[in-house]
Amino acid sequence: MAFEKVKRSENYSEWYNNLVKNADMAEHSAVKGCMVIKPYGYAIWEKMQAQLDFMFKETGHSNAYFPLFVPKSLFEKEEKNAAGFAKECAVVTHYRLKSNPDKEGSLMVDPESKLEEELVVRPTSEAIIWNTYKNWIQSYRDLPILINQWANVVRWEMRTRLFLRTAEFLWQEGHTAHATRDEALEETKKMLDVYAEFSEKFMAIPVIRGIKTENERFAGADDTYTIEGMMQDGKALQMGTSHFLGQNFAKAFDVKFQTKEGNLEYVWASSWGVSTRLMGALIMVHSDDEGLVLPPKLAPIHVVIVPVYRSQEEMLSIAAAMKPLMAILKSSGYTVKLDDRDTYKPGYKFAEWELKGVPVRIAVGPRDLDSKTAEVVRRDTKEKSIVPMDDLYTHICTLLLDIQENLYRRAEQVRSVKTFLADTWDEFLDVVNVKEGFAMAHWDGSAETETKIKALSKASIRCIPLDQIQEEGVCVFSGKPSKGRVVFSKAY
RNA sequence: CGGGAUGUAGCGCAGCCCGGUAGCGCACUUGCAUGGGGUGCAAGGGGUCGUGAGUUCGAAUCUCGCCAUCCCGACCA
Repeated sequence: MAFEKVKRSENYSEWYNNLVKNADMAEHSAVKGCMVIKPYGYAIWEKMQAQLDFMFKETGHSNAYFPLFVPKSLFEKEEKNAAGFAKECAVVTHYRLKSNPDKEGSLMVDPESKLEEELVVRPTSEAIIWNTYKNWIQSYRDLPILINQWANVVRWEMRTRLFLRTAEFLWQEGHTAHATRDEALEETKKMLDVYAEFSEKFMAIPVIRGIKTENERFAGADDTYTIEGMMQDGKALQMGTSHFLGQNFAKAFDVKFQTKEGNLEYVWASSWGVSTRLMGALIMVHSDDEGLVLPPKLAPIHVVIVPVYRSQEEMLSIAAAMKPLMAILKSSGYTVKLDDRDTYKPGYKFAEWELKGVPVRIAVGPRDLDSKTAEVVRRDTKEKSIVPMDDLYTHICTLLLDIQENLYRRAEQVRSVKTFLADTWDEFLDVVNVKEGFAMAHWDGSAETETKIKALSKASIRCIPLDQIQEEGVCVFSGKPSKGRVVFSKAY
């Protein structure tokens, strides 16, 4: 293998594309706008899934599965939601092919097989789910319903990028039903916190929790909560959203329940999701010119051992010397790989495992066997150290914890260096276009101003932070009064 | 969906302007040496030049259509 190297500082998006391909995570497929997630990339996604799934279960949710297809009549019931997605829906109109009489060996859509009602390929599942919940809910005793589904969805995007935006992507969508407004709102916020905790503790990416403005909000929601992360190039990435749906879907699908007092009321709802887009965040926040850098908590392989040897006997004695370490690491829950491929040289292996982001690498050769040591290299700082064999286990355990923390600190540092207060329009443009980062600026609260700012600067309001400091100020664009700063940035 | 660019071996590219039946580097196969940061030497295998039509005695090369990818916009998780 030879890898084309692109420097992060020279062309960020080319660096990203290159990395995704070279680290063997994903590639473009024969289907326009759709990607193939390769085993190594999928292994990382599975790590994310496993942790998120655990956290959803811990907060009382169960998994279920709803159909890929949504009858158009159901889809259009919640008008705002349907209108929001209308432009990017794939639609199934026929159910059969037949051989083409005009061209041998080719197939054509059988015009006889036209569907009575078109089926929309789900861009999200609120419609089919709420149509189902209607049958499940009669009484307050049936509530709450706390369901999550792992699924694929399709949004027909014009311009795609591996993991960040593809026509089909994998995600999870939680859909909950509650008896009261407060409970639904509490659920919405709780799941936002789950996402934030996942991002910070597992992905090692600091996020800003906030509320979306009306312009940026999910079409069917009363409020959209978001976690926003900053990539190394200073752009924002929306990493997860949690929607307070009010009674919008309950009303659209006529989902009512009888209260203790015997009254009929519409139920309250939330929905929340994160997608394979998180893979993009993971790559863009931590990686460097050598390749991927993975936080230990999401790395499919924690430790790789590269033997350095001349003869097969040397190789076997190294493997034997490493056996106890591998066993004890494995029993502690770490994945260890001994790279015993005889067809590649050590230097090549070093480069390859760096490219794949394995957090810790151990190199062991004859000299180490003599001195009872090993060379340990951490991926995040590339720092090397010689460690006595007897100390390897504790050293590696400590190192993995330290790498996890260091990645978070480093990401936080990048974000803080690229976050600026902007009080005038000139300062604002400077932050957004020249310094390339987050602009904390006052905004008058109107959609018109937000739209104008976006048109002129290409920066949008990422969110109104939940921990927004109340302070008097004037809007950076209109000069009208404002009570707090919001986060502006260019975004993915 | 608009503007620009590209499509030649698994990957990266040259050849195209000036038509004459395809080449380089890496990867791959085999052998020998080598092995503590992307091994060296030697010998091999692999391509309907994105696709369809047109011009021509002859097309990777010229013309048109289509498809795909990338970059820049609009839209979006």
